[in-house]
Amino acid sequence: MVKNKSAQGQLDNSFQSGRVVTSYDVARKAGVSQSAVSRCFKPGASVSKKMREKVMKVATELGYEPNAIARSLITKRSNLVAVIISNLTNLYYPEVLAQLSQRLSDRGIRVLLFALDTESHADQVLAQIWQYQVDGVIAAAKLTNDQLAEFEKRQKPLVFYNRFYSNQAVNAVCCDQAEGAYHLVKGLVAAGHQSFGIIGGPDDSVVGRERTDASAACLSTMGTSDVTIVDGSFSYECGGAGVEMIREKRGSLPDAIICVNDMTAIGAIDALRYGHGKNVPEDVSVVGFDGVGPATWASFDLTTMRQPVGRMTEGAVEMLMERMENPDLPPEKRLFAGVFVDGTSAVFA
Amino acid sequence: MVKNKSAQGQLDNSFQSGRVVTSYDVARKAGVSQSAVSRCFKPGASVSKKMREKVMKVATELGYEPNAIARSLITKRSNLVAVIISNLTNLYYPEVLAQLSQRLSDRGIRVLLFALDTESHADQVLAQIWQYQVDGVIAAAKLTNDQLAEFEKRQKPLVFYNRFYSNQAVNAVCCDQAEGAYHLVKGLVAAGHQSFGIIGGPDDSVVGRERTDASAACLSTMGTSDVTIVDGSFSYECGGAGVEMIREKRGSLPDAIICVNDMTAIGAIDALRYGHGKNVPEDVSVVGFDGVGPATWASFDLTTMRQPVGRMTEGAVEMLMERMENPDLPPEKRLFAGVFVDGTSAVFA
DNA sequence: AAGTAATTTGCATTCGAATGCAAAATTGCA
DNA sequence: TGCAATTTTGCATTCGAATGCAAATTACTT
Repeated sequence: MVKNKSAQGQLDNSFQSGRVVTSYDVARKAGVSQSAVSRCFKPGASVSKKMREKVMKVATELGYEPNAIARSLITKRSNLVAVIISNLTNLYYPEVLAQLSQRLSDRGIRVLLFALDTESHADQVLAQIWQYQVDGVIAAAKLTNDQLAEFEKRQKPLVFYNRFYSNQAVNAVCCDQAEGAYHLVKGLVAAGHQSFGIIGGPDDSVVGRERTDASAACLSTMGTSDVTIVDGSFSYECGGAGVEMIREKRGSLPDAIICVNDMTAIGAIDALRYGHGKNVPEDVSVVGFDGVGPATWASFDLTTMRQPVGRMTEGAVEMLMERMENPDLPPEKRLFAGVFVDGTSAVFA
Repeated sequence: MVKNKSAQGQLDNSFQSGRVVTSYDVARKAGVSQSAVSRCFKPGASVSKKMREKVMKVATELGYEPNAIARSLITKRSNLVAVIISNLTNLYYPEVLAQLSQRLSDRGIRVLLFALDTESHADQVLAQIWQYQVDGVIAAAKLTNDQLAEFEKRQKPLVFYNRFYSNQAVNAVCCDQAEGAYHLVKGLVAAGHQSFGIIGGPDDSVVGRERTDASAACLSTMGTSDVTIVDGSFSYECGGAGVEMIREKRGSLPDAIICVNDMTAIGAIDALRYGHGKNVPEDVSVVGFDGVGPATWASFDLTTMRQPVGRMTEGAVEMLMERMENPDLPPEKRLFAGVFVDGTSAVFA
């Protein structure tokens, strides 16, 4: 009985479930003004020790948490950053997302996630982004020029992740695709490979095209003309399909196959081994790009260029935060060299 | 010159970059009241066709998008759902996240992502969640009883993904771990395997323990006593380590190894093949759980129980949305049977 | 055309926290 | 103790959209 009563006593006003506790509730119960409560939750604000203790005690009792929505409305800072990621099923991106999320969260920023199913469809997503008043955007997806212009007009900081717009003044962190491609190609050629296949990305992928083009250009520079190029889709399946297409186009399999990313390379290796009865790397060398987790698995032990994801995500977050503080900073592109991973899926010199 | 001037003319007021366009700006320029503008953006509101056209025209001109923050403040609906995911590096979760994001977004809900590095640390995350006034939470992470109580008190709808609290009245979608384990074990035993290894999850994982316990229980029921159990961490690495630990503990390798998830199974297969020189499944059968993408790769072709991720994510979203509309719905648990994937990593009957 | 019913519009207020400014309380100093 | 300097507190307003209610407009009826 007594217990019940005291329990009810606690429930008096703002404790009833469902009703959200506001700064006014805390203020009333603590016998102070709402502004005082507000100040107690602002670091460095002018509040006496006594006041802070009194307010914090009541706040804890009532389970008060400042309403970030109301705060954003007046401060014009949502502490939200939108992260646009185009295909999470590519094994490379979960890692990127996890790291971005971690680093932003360490800085007191929350992540509003937009997972696109394709590279396009960004328009509805952008409308959402404007509505939610995010403080900035990190995009691992392609945007049109019109969309870029919107960012400009709204002064929203934007940092691209691995989308390099060479002709636009935008912020970006990228892995140096061309340099990586050159490194791989040179090593393959030096090891004596004479004929090459390249399995590229889909039409609309910038990263894919850069890697493919750079590889082809390097091969051409080095005087290799036996090069067969086919399109892919960054997926495991397209690795096998690519191998088949190359074989058809060329008549037989080449000495080495350069894949636009690790997933494709793994698919190619499996197809070569289990579909065509070839040994990798004895019969055919295979190299990839990215350095995803499965690339290091014993079954594949892929020769690849690993992207320094840690430094890239750190760079992206840092650049974005800087521009959230100071929107007038000039656009900047940070280009990170890939890290060569000397696997055993290719004969390499 | 003329061009310049007209361009400037357009910039007159609210078009200057940085300044955000509000409903008042639209109202003023269209010569109507702010409430009219608001109503034009609310489907089904009482607005004449003429008004709607006039307002929409100006809104488009100015690039107006309603401020979701301000809207949430008054409607008490943020249209935000928090998704808590514990380890994105487990290949299973990116798929889950992508689907949840997709399905929520189809229903006009935005995802606030919280990627935990470990199963714990949820406390700061929860504080953030309260502050952002999310309408609901989907958690693929463990919560303490205190944390559950907080949800109760605040009347926030919560749906667990693959965390089954058998003794708590919470909402959850789960894959039936026990049933899956039984299916796998029965098939292995029927195929004549006599000795078993089990590589489990980490201590604090409910899913891991359920799968391990169910497997062990089933083996025991079927009269098999040669069972060696070791702990793991859901990772590729722990697959290899687990194999080694089992060999040490038991003296030699068993006929079959049951892994708590596919990543572990793949690690085990690679270790058996490339570390111990064994053939899979001829020498040792290996089975997994989850049905992640790499499980189907030719190198592994894993025998596993695939979780019906599509139906599970759909179920989670549906349950959550229902409870956002009607918080008084009683707690519900939906248990989905796994789908047996008849791979070639195990001799199975 | 006049009067009523139905629809559309605007006014004024609300949501919850932050903040400039002035009032109040505290401190320091003589 | 008294008065100025400083700190702390409260008042009132603001952010931007939504909404109940009343006023204004339109449509409909006879």
